[in-house]
Amino acid sequence: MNKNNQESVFSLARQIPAGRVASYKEIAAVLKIHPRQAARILSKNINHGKIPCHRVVHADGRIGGYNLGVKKKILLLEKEGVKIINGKIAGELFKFAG
DNA sequence: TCATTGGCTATCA
DNA sequence: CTGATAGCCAATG
Repeated sequence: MNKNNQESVFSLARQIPAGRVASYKEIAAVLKIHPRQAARILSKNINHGKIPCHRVVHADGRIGGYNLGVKKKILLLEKEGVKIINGKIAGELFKFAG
């Protein structure tokens, strides 16, 4: 029931622990929606302090985009402890319910 | 392996 | 319909 995909996306995003990153595709897969929708929802709803949107990246491990700027995103991730090499996430991505 | 291109997808102006 | 966007995938060179 995708009555409120937005809430679901935020809910999942909040499940991402610090020092980890999830991919849009993962969120999209869990909610049975398309990656575009997940990305769009996150981009359209900047809930800083509540939703760690900066912990969501591409399925390939690339950073992707950020409403405040990709640079900010990278800085935040590195601050959290995420290793970024050549603009890509070093290591595996976080997974939901699994 | 990497970069580019084209197609797919959903939403909005 | 066209163009744009916080994406993804397959094919090509």
